[in-house]
Amino acid sequence: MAGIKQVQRQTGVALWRQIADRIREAIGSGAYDATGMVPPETALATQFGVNRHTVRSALAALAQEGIVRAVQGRGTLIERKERLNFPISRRTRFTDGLRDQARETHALLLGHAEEVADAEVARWLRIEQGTPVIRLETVRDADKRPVARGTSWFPAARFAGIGEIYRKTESITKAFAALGLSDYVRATTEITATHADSGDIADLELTPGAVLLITKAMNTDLEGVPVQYSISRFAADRVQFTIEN
Amino acid sequence: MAGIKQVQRQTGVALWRQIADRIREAIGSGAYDATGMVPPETALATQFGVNRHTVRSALAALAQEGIVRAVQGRGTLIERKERLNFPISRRTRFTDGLRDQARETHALLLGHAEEVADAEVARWLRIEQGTPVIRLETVRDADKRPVARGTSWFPAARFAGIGEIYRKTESITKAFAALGLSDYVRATTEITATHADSGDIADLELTPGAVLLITKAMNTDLEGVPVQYSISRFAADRVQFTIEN
DNA sequence: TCGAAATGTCTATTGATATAGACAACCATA
DNA sequence: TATGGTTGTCTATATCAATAGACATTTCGA
Repeated sequence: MAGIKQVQRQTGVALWRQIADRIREAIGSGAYDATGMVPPETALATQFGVNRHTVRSALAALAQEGIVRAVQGRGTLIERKERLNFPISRRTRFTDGLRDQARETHALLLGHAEEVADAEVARWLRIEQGTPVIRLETVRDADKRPVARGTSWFPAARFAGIGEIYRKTESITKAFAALGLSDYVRATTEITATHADSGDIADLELTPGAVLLITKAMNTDLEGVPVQYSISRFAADRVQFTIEN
Repeated sequence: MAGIKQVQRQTGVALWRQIADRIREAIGSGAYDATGMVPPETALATQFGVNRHTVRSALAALAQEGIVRAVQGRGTLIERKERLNFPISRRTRFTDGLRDQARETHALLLGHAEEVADAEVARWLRIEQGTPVIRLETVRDADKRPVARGTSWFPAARFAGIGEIYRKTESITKAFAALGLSDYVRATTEITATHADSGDIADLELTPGAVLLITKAMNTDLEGVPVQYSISRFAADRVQFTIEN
């Protein structure tokens, strides 16, 4: 195994951060499930070809994230390993998708506002640019860990007051129902990935350089009329998407 | 605009790399299309709240990637901006999906081997662990830029010799056809994101810390029997996925 | 053709990153 | 309880990352 997971020097990404990212990933993939512990610092130092102090910096960062906990004399224990799965289909719903994966989920409404559609929002919602829309800013947690932050737009004429309803129900599905839309389907999803920006780092409790999965999604009613356009930013080390065709 | 795209200090990711990543992203999203140039170094330094020399390091990295070219006295010109779109559906095919987006695409076979299915491959292909399978290692280019590297597994009994056929045809669809499978469909796709490892950096011409989109996909024949399981690693700044439901 | 605006180059200094070695403290167990 | 294996702490040194300032060089338009 030695040397398989190489790290790169002089690239603007500190070795300790590269190593922390690789260990976090290895934990998530179950590579250390046999022992429930990370290999000893000296072994990791050999594996990555770095000094033990550099490995310690990486493990300190992971401890800060709550992923591992070092115990003097014993080793470094894995505290948490998780990667939530989000199925994407016509029936995509955030909370339903997490059922059986998290004991409790929460949706926090950071804010909502009425504004006019810019070119991008108008294109997705198939309305005229300048039409009033309601924008919701949300952060969603699973078991008290933030998983995604999102911005959603709704046609204002049809869904007046959706912001306050969402704040109480913590559910788009319930908010739609309260406003007379009993069912809706996912029409289109675009997926990209990028680095976390300062807002992501704050809202999702990430570290700079962290990887994000970004979805741009459009839901329609059963007649195919767009009812919601949303951009969601997921912490990539905590989630995966599944598409069943 | 000043200060919107913040950068973070003391996180193991050098400021110049964070800034390079943000500028690359801004170029890809068309933020500088009006001028075809990146803003002046002094303006960027103000925007990101760093010294001009730090911005210069970032631009030097982007110049190294061939994305920008600095011209003394004029400014820094954008040389290349691209983000290919991959539709994911039952009819997902790599090359077809790129039609009209790239003038020429190539599939390079890095190697192929016959081996026995491990637990993961067996689960996806719904075969017994230990059953012979053929593994293909590929890198796919669009307009001479590497876009994705992938590993695919096929049941060996059914698709003997698929490696050599793929090398000639550069197409899974054609290789299947040559072996008697005229049509197939995408059954399941899992999408995650992570940092590039050393193999990604080499094959996809990336820099450490770069972001990858990873798909694990399974194709079946029209009877629903798995014919291919593949793991593909895409350079995230060059692609996006679209799911139409 | 002058000057504003832009990139290019140089020196100097400070703090973060990484290596190296030594030893202390702690834990499990033979 | 002695020992091997592990994490914790300390000092020292070299290199990279970032800031600061000054000035040169090039381009383009007034």
